[in-house]
Amino acid sequence: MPDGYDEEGGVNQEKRFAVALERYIDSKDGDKMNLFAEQEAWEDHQINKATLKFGSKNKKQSDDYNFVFEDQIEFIQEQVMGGVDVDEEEERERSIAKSAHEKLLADRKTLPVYPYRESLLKAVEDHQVLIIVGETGSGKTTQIPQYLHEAGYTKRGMIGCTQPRRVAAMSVAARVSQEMNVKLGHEVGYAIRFEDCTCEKTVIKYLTDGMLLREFLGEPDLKSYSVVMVDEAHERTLSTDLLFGLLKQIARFRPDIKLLISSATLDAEKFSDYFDCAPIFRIPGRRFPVEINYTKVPEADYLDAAIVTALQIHVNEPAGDGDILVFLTGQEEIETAQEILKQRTHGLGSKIPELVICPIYANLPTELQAKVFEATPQGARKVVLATNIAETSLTIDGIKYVIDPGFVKMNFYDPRTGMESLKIIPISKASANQRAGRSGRTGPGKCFRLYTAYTYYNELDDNSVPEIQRTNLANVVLSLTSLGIDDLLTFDFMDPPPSEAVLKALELLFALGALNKYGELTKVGRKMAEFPLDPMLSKMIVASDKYKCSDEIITIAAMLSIENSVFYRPKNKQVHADNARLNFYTGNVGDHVALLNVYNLWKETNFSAQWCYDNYIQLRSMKQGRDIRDQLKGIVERVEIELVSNSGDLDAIYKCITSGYFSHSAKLQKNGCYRSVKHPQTVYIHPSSGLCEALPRWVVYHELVLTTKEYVRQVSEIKPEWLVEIAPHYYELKDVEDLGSKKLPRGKGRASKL
DNA sequence: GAGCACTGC
Repeated sequence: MPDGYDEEGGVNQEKRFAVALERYIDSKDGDKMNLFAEQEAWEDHQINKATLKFGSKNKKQSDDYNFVFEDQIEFIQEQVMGGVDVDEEEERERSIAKSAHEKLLADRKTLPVYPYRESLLKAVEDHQVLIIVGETGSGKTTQIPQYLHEAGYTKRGMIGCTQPRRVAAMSVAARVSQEMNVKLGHEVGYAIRFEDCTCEKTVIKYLTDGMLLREFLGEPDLKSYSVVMVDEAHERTLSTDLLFGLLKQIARFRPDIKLLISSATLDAEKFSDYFDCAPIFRIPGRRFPVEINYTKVPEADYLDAAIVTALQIHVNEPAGDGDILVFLTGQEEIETAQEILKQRTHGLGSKIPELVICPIYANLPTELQAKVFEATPQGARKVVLATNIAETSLTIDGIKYVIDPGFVKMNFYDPRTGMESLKIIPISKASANQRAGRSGRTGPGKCFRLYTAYTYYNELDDNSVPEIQRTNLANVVLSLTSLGIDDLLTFDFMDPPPSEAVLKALELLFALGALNKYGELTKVGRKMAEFPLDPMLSKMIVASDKYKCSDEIITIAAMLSIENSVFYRPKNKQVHADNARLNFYTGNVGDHVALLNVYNLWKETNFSAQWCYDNYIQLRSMKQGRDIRDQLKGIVERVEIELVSNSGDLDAIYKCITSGYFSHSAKLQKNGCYRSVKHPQTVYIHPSSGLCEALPRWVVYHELVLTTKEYVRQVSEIKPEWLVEIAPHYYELKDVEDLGSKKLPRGKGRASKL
């Protein structure tokens, strides 16, 4: 293994990156960089974009110090978001505590929630459901479960506390286990996907909301819990929204269970109304006041306005008094902003203090994300260019100024077309306040909103559209049905999803054979519900029992579930990367089998990292695929699907895929585009597909996304007669009648290997 | 010949 390299990351990571960086710099001179060094240094093309701009000499000579002042944006200070001061006496008390554990215990008493301990316990005793409004820093997440434990609630069952994110569940559990002086995983534990850190002794359990939802499926009355606390409920994830409905329902026949719903101020009344006027218990937070500024007039170009504002803050406010956080919508915007900021500050030279630019977004490699958390050098100022990741998922210390252009990129699903698309839309008031609050964590903050006060008050929605109203519901409907909820159109959702989306999901589940004509779960549906996958993928796996190729199919299902592409394609090595990728397509196979080949070849090398580098494959994605595959393998055994391999019979594999994806069939048209068979719509094969040039006559596809065109991604060729054979309830012979190849483009539409 | 908000099971 090359020096400085550590497969599992961790201790060697820093060294490893330094080594790679050196090689990268060397290669810039000699242009004889080997692939390994390249991938180490890049991991993907974003690394280059993010930090390495050697030799970029594009200084803007004309820009000088005055520039910043010429282009000023006028702000109006409108309001101050109140804060609660930190009690210095308590701080002192805490610091003189003796042992580490004593200090922890003293710490507990300084939290804003502590004075409310008795009244809170009384409220829980008197009411089955309680809405808790606890601002950030109140200590609610760590303390309330402990108070309830101390009061004896754990004698009747566990206290479960849900979190929207895995890291939160893990770190909060770790903290509480320290405070209680117990080993993590014993009395205090956590459960997240792929990792159950609990045992029979566990009485306080932190878990992701999605995990509790899974537990519901196995234990519909949650009898092992005496208390469930849904934390960060205002985030309205798909899972919390489902938990609301389910918890509200079990509260009726389980008078002994206590529910705590913890939410932010803005929508506490809404939560209370939903839970039959449950009382609202308010706990102050520990946040500093934030000054809110709006622009005088609307800004047409928010990216430019954000950059100008950042520079304005930088030169007008004393250096070293706090860093700047700018909210942008995506990677490309962040890269552009970074480039412009670099040019302009370069132009100002030594006239201004140093400005350290830190991009951060989810797809940025972890070692580069770490840069955001490094201390700002003396006399310099940091400007963090972030996506929405900085709104909730991570907290950066030292931020005093927030610049909020007021936009976010959000995914929407159109149930009518079955198409997904990412749209840039204005944020909500709740989101704007959350962003502003990011500036008041370590001291008084200032927020600059790049929109007018009028816009804030009159044009922004109070809250964002909850996820449940803008997503494909196929999996939700299957899960709820398996919990015995048969009438989803009247189910008590806090915000019901569009009925069109529910009907579309029911229609699909019926077509897949998961539901019968009475809307009841079938044997097939029951098996499908066990898989944490989209129902079309689950069906594909269930069908693999019949075609005797479950081993291959769970690999394909796992590979299709990976978040990012497994194919690594750095910008300056695209030709090499594309050539390497072709190896996985030998035999003119589709994208599904290509993914299968990638996994199997990797497995043959005993999951070698070097192999990934040699073949332009992203190691991290592959590891994720392996984890998912292992989980699917366990479920396949549990639902008694025989795990068998039949790698020689590709038709069996394609038929399995068709069993899940027959509704995603498309037929080649004269002009090289495709038309979906049942709901006529013109689509195109995505250029990243191995079949985008072969253009087979009939295909099934995994997903349909709207970007610059209506693209289908992950495509395989099928025989049209399979559609009638596999889904006779869905297709008639006339649907798949072939008009012959004469009308097709020359050389295209051949039934390649079939 | 193209585009990557953010989570989660």
